[in-house]
Amino acid sequence: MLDKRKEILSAALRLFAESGFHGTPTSKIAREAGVANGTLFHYFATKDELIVALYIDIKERLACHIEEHAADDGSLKGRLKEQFLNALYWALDHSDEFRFIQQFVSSPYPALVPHEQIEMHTRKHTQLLQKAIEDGKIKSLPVDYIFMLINSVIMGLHGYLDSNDFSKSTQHELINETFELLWDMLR
Amino acid sequence: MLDKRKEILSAALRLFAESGFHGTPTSKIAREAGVANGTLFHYFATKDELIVALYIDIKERLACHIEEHAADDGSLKGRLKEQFLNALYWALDHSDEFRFIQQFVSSPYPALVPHEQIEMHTRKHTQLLQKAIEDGKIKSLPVDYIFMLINSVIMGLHGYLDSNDFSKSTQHELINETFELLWDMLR
DNA sequence: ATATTTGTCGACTGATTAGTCGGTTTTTAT
DNA sequence: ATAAAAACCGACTAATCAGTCGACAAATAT
Repeated sequence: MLDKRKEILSAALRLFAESGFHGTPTSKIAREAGVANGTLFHYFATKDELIVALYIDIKERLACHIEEHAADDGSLKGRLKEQFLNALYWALDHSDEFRFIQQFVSSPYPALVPHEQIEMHTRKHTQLLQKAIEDGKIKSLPVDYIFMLINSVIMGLHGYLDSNDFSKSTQHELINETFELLWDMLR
Repeated sequence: MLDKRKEILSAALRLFAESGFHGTPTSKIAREAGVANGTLFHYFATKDELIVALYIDIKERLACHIEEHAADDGSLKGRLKEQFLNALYWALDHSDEFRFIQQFVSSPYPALVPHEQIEMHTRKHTQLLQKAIEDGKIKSLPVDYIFMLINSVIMGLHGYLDSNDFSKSTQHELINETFELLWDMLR
C-alpha cells in the first residue's frame, strides 16, 4: 500500500490549512492519516521535508489542472482568459490547497525549494504571456512583472470571493469582469 | 522604564520576520529584547497576545504614516496616488513589518483581532475611494472590491520589488507606472 | 516614613514535540 | 520455498517551549 504517502499528504494539508504548520504536530497528522507515527517519518525524514513535498505536490496538481483544461485553439486573449478562470475555479474548489500555498509563500520555507522546480511551474504560464507580448496583444512590459500583476489579482480575488459568500453566478460574473478589467489594463 | 514593552515588540518583529511565529521561542524574544523571560509575560499574558498586539501596533504605525503624508489638496487621483505611493514606500522601508503582516493574514490569528479594529484602519483608505466612485472618477464597483484589487497589487508589487533588486529610480518608475496602470483600469 | 502598587528577574515545571529504534509484517526477487 | 528488502508499527526519548512563581527592586501614594 503505497498510497499511505498520499494519505499522509492529504491529512497534512487538511490540518495545516486549519491550524498552520506549527500548530499541527506530526503525531496528529499520522493519526488523521491512519498510520503510525514512525510511518510518517519513513516517507518524510523531517517535518520540513513533508511541508516542502506537500507544496510541490500541490503545485504539480494545479499545473496539471490548468494544462488539462487549456483550450489549444482560440485567440490569445481567450486562452489567457481560460487560464485565469481555471486558476480561480481551482482555487475556489481547493481552498485548503490555496490556504496552504499562501501560508507557505509567506514563510521561510520557499528557500528550501530548488529554484528550477519553481521556474518549471511558472514557465508554463509565462510562455503564453510572452507570446502575447511579442504579438503586441498586450503592453510591452517584463513578463515576470505582468505575471506578478495577474497573480496578485488572482490571489486577491480569491480571498475576496472566499470571505464574502456570493452565489455561483455572482462569483462567475465577478471573475469574468475582473479578467476583462485586467485585460484592458494590459492591452 | 515602560519602553521595555516597545523593546519586546521590536525584538519580536525582527525575529518573527526572520523565522516565523513558531520558529521563534518567547525565550529568544526576551533575550533579544534584553529583558527577563518573566518580564515578557508581564506585558503580554500569552505569546498569541503578543502577536496580536504587534499586528495592531504595526497597523497603527502604517495608518499614521499614510495620514501624515496625505496631501489634503490636489485632485482625487493625485491624493489616491499619494496613498498608493506612500503605502509602497513604507512597505519598502519596513520590510520586516510587511513580512510580518503577510504571515499574519495568512494564519489563523486574524480571527483573534476584534472586527472593529480592522474596519477602523481600512475605513480611512476606503473613504477616499468611496468619494472617487461617487464623483464618477472611477468605475462604479463595490468599494471593498476595488480596495481588494489595489491592495493585491500593492502586495504583489512589493514582493516583486523586494525580490529583484532594482535601483531606487527604477523602483520609483515601476511604482509610478503601476499606479497609472491601475488608474487606467479603474477609470 | 510607610504602605502599596508596579515592574523586573530568572530558575523552574509540566506538557508537548520531532524524531528514533528494535521488532513485526508484507512485498518482491530468486 | 526462501531470502532479502521494503513498509509499517508504536513505545520511547531528549529537547524544547510557553507560561508560573516567589523574591526583590523601584516607583507612587498616603
